[in-house]
Amino acid sequence: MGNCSTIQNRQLNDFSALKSEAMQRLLASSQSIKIAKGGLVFEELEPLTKLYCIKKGVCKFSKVDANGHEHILRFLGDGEVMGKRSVISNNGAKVNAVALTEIELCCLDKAEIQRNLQENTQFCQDFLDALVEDSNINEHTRIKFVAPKSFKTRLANLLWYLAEKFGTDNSGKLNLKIKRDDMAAVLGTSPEYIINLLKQFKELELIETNKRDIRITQKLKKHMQLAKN
Amino acid sequence: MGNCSTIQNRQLNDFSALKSEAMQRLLASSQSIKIAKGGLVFEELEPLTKLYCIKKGVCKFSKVDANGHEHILRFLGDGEVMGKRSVISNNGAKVNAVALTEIELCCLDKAEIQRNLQENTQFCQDFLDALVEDSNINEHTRIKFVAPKSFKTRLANLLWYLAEKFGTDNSGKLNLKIKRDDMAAVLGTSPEYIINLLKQFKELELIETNKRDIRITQKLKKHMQLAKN
DNA sequence: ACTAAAACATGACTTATGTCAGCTTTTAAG
DNA sequence: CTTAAAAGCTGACATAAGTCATGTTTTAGT
Repeated sequence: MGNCSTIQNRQLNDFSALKSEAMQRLLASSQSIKIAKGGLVFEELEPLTKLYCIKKGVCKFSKVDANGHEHILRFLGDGEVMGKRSVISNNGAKVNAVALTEIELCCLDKAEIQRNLQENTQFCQDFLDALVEDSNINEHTRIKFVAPKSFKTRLANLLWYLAEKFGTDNSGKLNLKIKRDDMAAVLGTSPEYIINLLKQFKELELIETNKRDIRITQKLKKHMQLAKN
Repeated sequence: MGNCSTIQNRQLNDFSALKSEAMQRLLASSQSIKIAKGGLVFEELEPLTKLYCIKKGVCKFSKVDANGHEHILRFLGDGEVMGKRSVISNNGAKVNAVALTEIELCCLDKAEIQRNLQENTQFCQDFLDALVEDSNINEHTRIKFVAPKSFKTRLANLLWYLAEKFGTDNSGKLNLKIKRDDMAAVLGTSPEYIINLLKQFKELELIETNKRDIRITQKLKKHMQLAKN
């Protein structure tokens, strides 16, 4: 990938989702905690007392359907904020939040955020912006990862997205190491079929693999633009 | 359906999504317009200057994917508000909004809403609540209508949802007459396959049909609870 | 470095869903 | 009431995707 540095930097602006002065002040005075790879930040229905800002690392939001299958709704990286809905509505969490890498989190007190929301119109505005952005992201992931009929298209979209969001090294190797099960839980299929598709991609030279690393090529992008299903 | 009246009334509380005093005042002083069945309220990317409140009728939000297929993201009924994101972010519409019945709309001036947002914290709070509710709805429709692997499950979920949201008459007949193409665009399949599934449902006595009306039975609900895929 | 557990991979077989072409019924405009 | 256009329906056929059982590689803990 030629311009991988540009792509990588896209996520590096701190706490882009909620960047008001008040938010920065709260963040500055907050302590951060670490959660190990695979750890649970919060789970669906759990009452939340904090707003969580990712200082470093990657999380997934997921829900479990009636058959017990996990569905990953979105990925979150540096600067993104988890638990916004619970701050506003006082309901329990609507999703499971799980660490995909070791993560460092700022935990902001929910009551304090609510106080700021009531007193500070600009803070409110920033929260509104953040919710709108969430809504855009959710629609985007839905259209790219679950709407297309062909799983080849879905997988190509996912790989490209992971490269854009979490970056690659010079050779095009994805920075985020993602399990086949997680890919399957994004696209709505089985890990076996993901493996089958990755093999096909390899044969078409759209990707290269080394152990569990995936390297994406420019050919993948071209293929995506041409694919009609 | 035994308790269809309860179900029907669920949507009848006026403008439930944004019910602050200020909003009610704006609505009271606004004029309403009518759009014919099938008419376009706004389309994706279109710059919006209004916030639209549905006084009466049903709309759909949809997006078109890279292959030109329509995907219906959600349905909107009495009291629901369209165009919120454009008021907050000043970007063009993110979805197509189309009338599924004749509709009556209140059109509120975007600039005036923005003024209220800046001056009135309670108004802001109501907007925040509305955005959170949208987010919940979007996740719900995703999990119910596109996440399940089996299209039988998806269709059963959709039929039950339409009965709950838009009601039925005494016999269980859906109030909202929906085209096979639209069902297909919700679930992500073809109208032919929808017809095939409806036929199977009829044979299983989960639904009855009369011309283009669909009548759902209690057996459908039981079937949904038992279905494991 | 060793070992158990987790993740990955393979292939055979089944089936749900996609697609197409043609036909029938219903709707809505005049 | 008539008629064209839209919506619905059918069935044959192709194939993408699901499933299962089994084996291999990699990871992580000691």
